[in-house]
Amino acid sequence: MASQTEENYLKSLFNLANENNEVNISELATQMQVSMPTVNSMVKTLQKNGWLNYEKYKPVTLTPKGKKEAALIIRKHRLTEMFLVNKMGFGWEEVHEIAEQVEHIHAPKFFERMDEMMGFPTIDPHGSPIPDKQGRIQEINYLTLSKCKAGQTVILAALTNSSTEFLEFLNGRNLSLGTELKILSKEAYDQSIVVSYPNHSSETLSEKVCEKLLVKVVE
Amino acid sequence: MASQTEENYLKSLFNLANENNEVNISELATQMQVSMPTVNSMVKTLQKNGWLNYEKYKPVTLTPKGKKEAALIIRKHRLTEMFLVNKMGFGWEEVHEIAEQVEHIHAPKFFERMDEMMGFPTIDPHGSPIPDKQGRIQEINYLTLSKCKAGQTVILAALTNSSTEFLEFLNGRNLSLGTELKILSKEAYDQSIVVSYPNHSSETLSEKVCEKLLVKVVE
DNA sequence: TTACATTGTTAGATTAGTCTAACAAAATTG
DNA sequence: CAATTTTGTTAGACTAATCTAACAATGTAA
Ligand SMILES: [Mn+2]
Ligand SMILES: [Mn+2]
Ligand SMILES: [Mn+2]
Ligand SMILES: [Mn+2]
Repeated sequence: MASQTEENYLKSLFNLANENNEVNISELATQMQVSMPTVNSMVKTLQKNGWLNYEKYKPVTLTPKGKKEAALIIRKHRLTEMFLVNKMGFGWEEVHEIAEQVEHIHAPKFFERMDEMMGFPTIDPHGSPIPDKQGRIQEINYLTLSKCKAGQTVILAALTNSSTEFLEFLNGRNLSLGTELKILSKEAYDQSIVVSYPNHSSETLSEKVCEKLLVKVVE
Repeated sequence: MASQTEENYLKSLFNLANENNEVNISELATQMQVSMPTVNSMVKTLQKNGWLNYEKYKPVTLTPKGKKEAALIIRKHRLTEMFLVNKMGFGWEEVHEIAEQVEHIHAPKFFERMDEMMGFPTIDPHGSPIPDKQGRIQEINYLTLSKCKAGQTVILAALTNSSTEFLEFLNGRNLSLGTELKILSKEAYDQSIVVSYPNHSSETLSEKVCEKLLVKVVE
């Protein structure tokens, strides 16, 4: 069984993996906020336990076993976040830190019960998909708002970043998942976008913000 | 901040303390399932951090700070158990192991929210008192059923032992907190007691069982 | 293509939490 | 009270997870 520390590494490895499933030691060190030698020794341990493939001076890749394990921890994380929001009345900006701890609890029934109580949700409060019990993730291809054009109508569906600060920024403008946005205009100079939505006739969103908003286009 | 390991030691120290608040190293070793040298080194650490008083060859005692910390961990444990039973549909025999992990989560709001959702309960599913936010415990003086006499009517109020096996034994006889028991007779030879209660006209309970049942006498 | 920067590895140290073996103090008991 | 048992301590070792310093490999760019 993976230790709490190993579980956090697996999660980071899963999230950092590129198209070829590769992760560099330096990226992982940055993400985990530890030194490169620490990562170096940890990847050797993870390899020894069959969670990843490692060859000197090459980027590492998760094994299928490691990928599944990571997905199941992410499942616990996202189920927890959804439970905190839907059943315990937390705001979407408050749940990540708590889930970061709860995800390490070993009690399958606890998470199954959450899942059941919520009617088997498929996304978390930030729009990210919840892996199933087999660790499979159904990836949905949303568009970033920054790629949309004036005149389009879109629905806010997910976020590429869920930092507390960003979530509080969205709260301040009553932007939540499901909000229908009409794109009034797009400024050529700085790529900022002006949108309207219920109770907000005109809000300007910077490119920085638009890149973090994932939307689906309404016909 | 106490580590998860230290928190478990503090809890054990709190629970093992005698009338003089004292705990022996050997008791603690047994309870924690580690060797005596391990306890010896850990009590030195706990002392260094101000959680307990230690002098060579003497039993240890928690400091007020240590006692409060322990009570607050026990508070999280018992709130969790009650939440699992009342809000998530778990049986009282299933919750201890989960609470043993959840009690270490550092997220005051999480436990405050549980408390609120349950209407600020004062006892856990096994009848043990839930310490308040200041770590104060209101002790209730129940009687063990083994001390009761034939003819008395009592209400099952708490347990001195909450092992899964014992809880399953009670489940098997539909004995739950609040059940009103009429003591029909007491066998002088082995101190077993025959009781009747709703849907059970005559159940014999061994002394071993009676010692673990805490009751209050009905006038 | 050599120099420089970046990335990764090795060596060695540190801390937390655990162990066993050996010994010492305290408690019990004949 | 002396012998024995129980309890507690010390010494020394080990593993997990981390660090810094030094060095080596790889990648980039003049
Ligand atoms: Mn999260
Ligand atoms: Mn985590
Ligand atoms: Mn318990
Ligand atoms: Mn615990």
